[in-house]
Amino acid sequence: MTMPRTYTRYAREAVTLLGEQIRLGRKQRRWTEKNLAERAGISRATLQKIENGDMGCAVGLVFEVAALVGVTLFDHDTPALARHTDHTRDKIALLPQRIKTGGEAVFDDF
Amino acid sequence: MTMPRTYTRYAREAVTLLGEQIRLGRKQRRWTEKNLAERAGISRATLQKIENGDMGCAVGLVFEVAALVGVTLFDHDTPALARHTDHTRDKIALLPQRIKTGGEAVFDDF
DNA sequence: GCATTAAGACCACTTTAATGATCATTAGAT
DNA sequence: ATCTAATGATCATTAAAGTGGTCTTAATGC
Repeated sequence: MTMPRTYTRYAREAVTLLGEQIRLGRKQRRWTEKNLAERAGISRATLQKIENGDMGCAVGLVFEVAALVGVTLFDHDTPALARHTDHTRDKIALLPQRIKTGGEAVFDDF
Repeated sequence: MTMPRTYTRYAREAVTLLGEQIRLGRKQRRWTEKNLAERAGISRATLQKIENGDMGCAVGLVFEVAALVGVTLFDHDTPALARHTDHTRDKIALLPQRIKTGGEAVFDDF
């Protein structure tokens, strides 16, 4: 028996909500589980896990399915998304490439 | 050789952006990879995959790490999150429990 | 009411993620 | 200039996801 992973409440609730939103989106489109699973190229069993908020599902599959039913976490516009990514990278570039922890203790709540 | 999974551009870019945002959040807090990995209870190798936008990482781990560095996809407030989930379920409850596809073809782009 | 089949739940099998480790590189601090 | 350690990368092993299958239940359409 391996001690099961623990998650923060936020992480659990966020994944749960995402799953429910996917289920809602699917039903609004009148798609069956089988139907959506086929569109996404995954098995029905996996889709069920996703809709049930299983923490272990691959993030790529979850986002893929979400997008298919119109649930977008970020901007639905991909060019805008790419720009956002570039912008984030620009901000990272302004920070030191490596964090030098002087032993320990780092809080800097900017 | 097994034909690798394909993803929509949106899904790929969304996961990439999320990874970059996590990296930015970590650096803003001056946390090293090792440091954040320990806080999240995962290995450094897995954290690197997450920050690099690996599609195969467990959604639970990604959300967990994201939350730790202040990147929240949904409302950061967990009670509000729970209410949102309930609300989504309420909306689902208004729809038929099972979709009866009269053979095939369902589009209903409401 | 009756037939159909969507959806919930399992299971054995295959594939893949997650781990802990190691090694090379080099940014950043002294 | 030198030293330290953060980061990037790879690898064998272990744990777990994803799959296709089956069986059951019961909501919906007739």
